[in-house]
Amino acid sequence: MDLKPPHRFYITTPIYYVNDVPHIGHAYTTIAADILSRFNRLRGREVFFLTGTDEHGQKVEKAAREKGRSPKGHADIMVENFMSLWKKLNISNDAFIRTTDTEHVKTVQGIIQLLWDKGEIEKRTYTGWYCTPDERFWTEKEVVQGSCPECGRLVEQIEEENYFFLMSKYQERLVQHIQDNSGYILPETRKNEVLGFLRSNELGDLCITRPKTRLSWGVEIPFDRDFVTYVWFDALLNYFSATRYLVPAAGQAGSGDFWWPADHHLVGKDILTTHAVYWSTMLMALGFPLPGNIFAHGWWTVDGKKMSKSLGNVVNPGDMADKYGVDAFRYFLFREVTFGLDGDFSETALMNRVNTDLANDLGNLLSRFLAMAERYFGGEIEVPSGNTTELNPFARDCVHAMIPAVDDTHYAHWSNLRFNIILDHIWNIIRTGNNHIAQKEPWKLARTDINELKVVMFNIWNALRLSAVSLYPFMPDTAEKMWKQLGLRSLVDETKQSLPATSWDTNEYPKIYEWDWMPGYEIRVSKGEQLFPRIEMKKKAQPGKDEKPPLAPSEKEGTGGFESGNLITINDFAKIQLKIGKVLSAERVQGSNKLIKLQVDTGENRQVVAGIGKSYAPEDLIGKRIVVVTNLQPAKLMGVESRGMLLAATDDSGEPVILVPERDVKEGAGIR
RNA sequence: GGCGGUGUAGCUCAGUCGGUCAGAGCAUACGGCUCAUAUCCGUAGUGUCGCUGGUUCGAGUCCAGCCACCGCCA
Repeated sequence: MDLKPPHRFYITTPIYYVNDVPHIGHAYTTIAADILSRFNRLRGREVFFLTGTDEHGQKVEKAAREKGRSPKGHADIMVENFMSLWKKLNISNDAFIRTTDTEHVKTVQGIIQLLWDKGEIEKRTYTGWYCTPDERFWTEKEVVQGSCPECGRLVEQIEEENYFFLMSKYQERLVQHIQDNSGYILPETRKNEVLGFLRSNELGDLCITRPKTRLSWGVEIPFDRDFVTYVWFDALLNYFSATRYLVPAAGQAGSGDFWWPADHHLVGKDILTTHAVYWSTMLMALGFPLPGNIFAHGWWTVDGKKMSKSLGNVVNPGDMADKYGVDAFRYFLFREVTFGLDGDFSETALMNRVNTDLANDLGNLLSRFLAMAERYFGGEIEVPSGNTTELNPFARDCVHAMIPAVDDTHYAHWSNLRFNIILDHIWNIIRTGNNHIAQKEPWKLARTDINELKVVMFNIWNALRLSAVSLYPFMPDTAEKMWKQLGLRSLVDETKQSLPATSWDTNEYPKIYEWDWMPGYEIRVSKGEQLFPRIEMKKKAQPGKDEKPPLAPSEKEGTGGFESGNLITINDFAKIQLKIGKVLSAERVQGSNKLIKLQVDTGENRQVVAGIGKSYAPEDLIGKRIVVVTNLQPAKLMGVESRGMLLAATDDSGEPVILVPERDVKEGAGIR
């Protein structure tokens, strides 16, 4: 197989399960791949950036059946969730693979046939514990007292035939490969885990099929039509099959050969083993080259808690992008946390980053520069005669600050995906720029030394320009906006034009990264929109202190989420009428295990229906004094009218806890 | 249980080969500037570097034990 030449860069995300609703984790991996892709394109490499969806398997089949759709029809609808999100997040993927693509299916079948012919696959009978209702096998260890660990029903021991990939024989070679290629698995701690596992356990063989009687929605095994591929086999092969039909110039004879192997497979740490062990040994069995790197990134918690559907704290990346801007969201994810480690997402932290880094440091530097450039020189930027790092100490500082972000001696940061360090280096330039202004005080030079002022303004201009190029992979729209405001035409095009004529092998950066790059036209800067308006973050109200009523939130502040974003005035609060009510009687609403119908005395008798039936028995409630919203619009719950709402807190496990007055108060008493 | 990792300022973390390594950012306080998005610049901190012992002229750094937390174990 002819290998991919070095000027080509191939990067993948996992293919996401098409049934999933996209969350921050999906966005994280995909944006990381986008950043690397954009960086490599800027540097003049041809890039193949692949993402896609995994569309086979039981869950898809089941969900489709429930919705009365065909599995493919269901996938066709669900895949939109991902495609539209990637568009919104400005993802520049070159292809989108779906495991239901006929070309993919054919490739998978070809590969499995090849492995079968080579004797890498074997048919075996095995017995296991099977849970019929859940339609799945459990291992001896997993079974709890003869029952399914998931649903608790009895499991039965059944015998089944399946095909096994003979993975075990590659154990030694895999250990050797990981040891010899220190960057094969990153971060290092993950590499050590895999190595530790491989050294102290005997690798088994991998069951790669399911009988069609149990699973029909999969890729049919060409040499045995009663079976389909199972779990990862079909999914992992997407990385290879895409190079057969989705790469640029696909279809030309043999073109796919020139895109294999991938430079990076980006994955979440949960699927590292699958890639590091299954995928690597599959490739060994096929005799294909292994990828350059498998990078396992961490997980995001939300406000310190694990993200879960039941907690209802799943972060929707599309919403975040809408609320704070795509670039701010992208920036936050890669500045806040070391890529590879777990991180915590919170809107407060996001807003802090926007305000301190993006608005105060970057946005304000551009803004103050543009204002001065327009005031002093009508926006014209002149190249001073001494535009060299030898003659210009500031240039030297800037270039020095830049070095870690662009210089080849520090290229390791990019190969090791140390995004937060790269961003930190870029901020060194920005800080250097702000500092330079404070040192030189251009507003004074405007009265005393116009020539020096010109030099200073050029220096700041150039620092901003270099920041923009460096920021482009992370915040493409922002970088282009900066570029235009700096009086330049197109960051991407002009970077391409600045590429040295020499080949990729010399590993040269485009000239545009250098201090003395100049466009071949006159520069006239023009102030545009603020890059990142500050988000007002109000301090939490001090209890006991009288405060002015907070201002109504402006449009920019958004609405939900952070408390300061949806503050209400005392007048808003006054609209809500709360009263103490005494429960006179209570009974369950027929046909509901959650709803309880209460007759409450709130100074007048009223019927209130509350969803607390799982935590409280009706008889527990009688006589209790509770808090009722009395001016709520009446509503019917399961046909029963409710005039008011009972207030309850939610405890850690999601159970309602009724609020009661600290000591007895007469029913009908108002609450303020 | 086995293997591995982490513990440094109020918070998040960086500290390479043992010797200006007691650091950065945020937060806090004070001072300066007025070009700028109430922004920017400067100064100031507080630290038993988890605990105990050891090696060494010298230990966040190396070793041993302990404590706490975390990860992996198909």
